[in-house]
Amino acid sequence: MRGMALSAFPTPDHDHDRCTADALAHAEALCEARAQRLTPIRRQVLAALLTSHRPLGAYEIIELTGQEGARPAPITIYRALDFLMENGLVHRIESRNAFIACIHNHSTADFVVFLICERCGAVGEVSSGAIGETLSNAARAAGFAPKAPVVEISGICAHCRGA
Amino acid sequence: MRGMALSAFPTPDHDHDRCTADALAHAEALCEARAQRLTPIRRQVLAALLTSHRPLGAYEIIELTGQEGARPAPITIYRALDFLMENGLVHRIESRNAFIACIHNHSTADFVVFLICERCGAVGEVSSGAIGETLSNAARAAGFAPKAPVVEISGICAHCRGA
DNA sequence: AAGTAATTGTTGCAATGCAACAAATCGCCC
DNA sequence: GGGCGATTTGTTGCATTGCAACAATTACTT
Repeated sequence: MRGMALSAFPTPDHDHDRCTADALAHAEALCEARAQRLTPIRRQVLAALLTSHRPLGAYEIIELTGQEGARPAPITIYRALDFLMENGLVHRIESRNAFIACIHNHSTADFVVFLICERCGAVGEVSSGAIGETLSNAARAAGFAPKAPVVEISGICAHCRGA
Repeated sequence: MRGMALSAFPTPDHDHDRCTADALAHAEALCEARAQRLTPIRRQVLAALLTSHRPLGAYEIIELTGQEGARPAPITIYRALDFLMENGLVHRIESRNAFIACIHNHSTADFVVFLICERCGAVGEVSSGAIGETLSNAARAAGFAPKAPVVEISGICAHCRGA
């Protein structure tokens, strides 16, 4: 478990090939362990999302996966995304109707805050138990039984502010 | 300013006509004060949203506003919604692609948590400075300059749990 | 090898959202 | 009160997002 603040955004000069390979390896291991099938299509969709740290729309994914001639139908992509989300490998960014590969190894139930840069589109991921607690408590104080908190914050990332 | 927890959800037996009238009066006063025009269409859209405490899609609003014959075009509704959101009279529920009238009198910049009941669809609104602070701090710790935090929590409301 | 379950393909369409231009309306100033 | 710029609304048209329903295929089990 790394320090959360500094690892929120991937640095612009990080080893992205390595980052991608690690994520794919993790996905493979996790599916193996759960007896879930990481089929070629699912793998391709995950790989497409891993090409950037920006959220991609389903139709962007179609273009990235359907390189050699026949491109998959939208429903195919959505089904793969459903699978990947159920297994915590991909997150949906609600405020963008888009999807992003998860590069952290947190459990499916973990609480996550997304930091969305309005300038470069990059998305940082902060997982904080404390915030989750606070939100859950506030919800329960209102007599509400919380399930999945969605927290998305728009703004400008450190890198873009520097420029 | 009322206690936040208890006012998160409107009680099922609240005086809804009064609730609606108050919200419309507030909207009128606010637009008056800001020299903004609460035109008939904008008023109708707000009124449509005020008929329930559930978020409505744009096309549901069309059906509710276009009663006597000619129904407004989608773009008309979206424009009215833009206006109402800019003035803090309506919120967008990102995880539902839907809209809800704001029945609290907070300022536009105020931080709000939405509690979305999966069973009855009602949306409770909790405004907590403390949570906003915590989120902003977490964002800043990651070198991120936050703008508008979106927090939406799905779950089951007190009323539905009782049933 | 047969049978069952899971995955993918095909077709089609519903829902969401808005661009671009034209027409109407409002507010203001002379 | 008429003209003028600014705001609002109407019209047309379309891009994007998302998925239902059924058929075909592939994988897994026994």
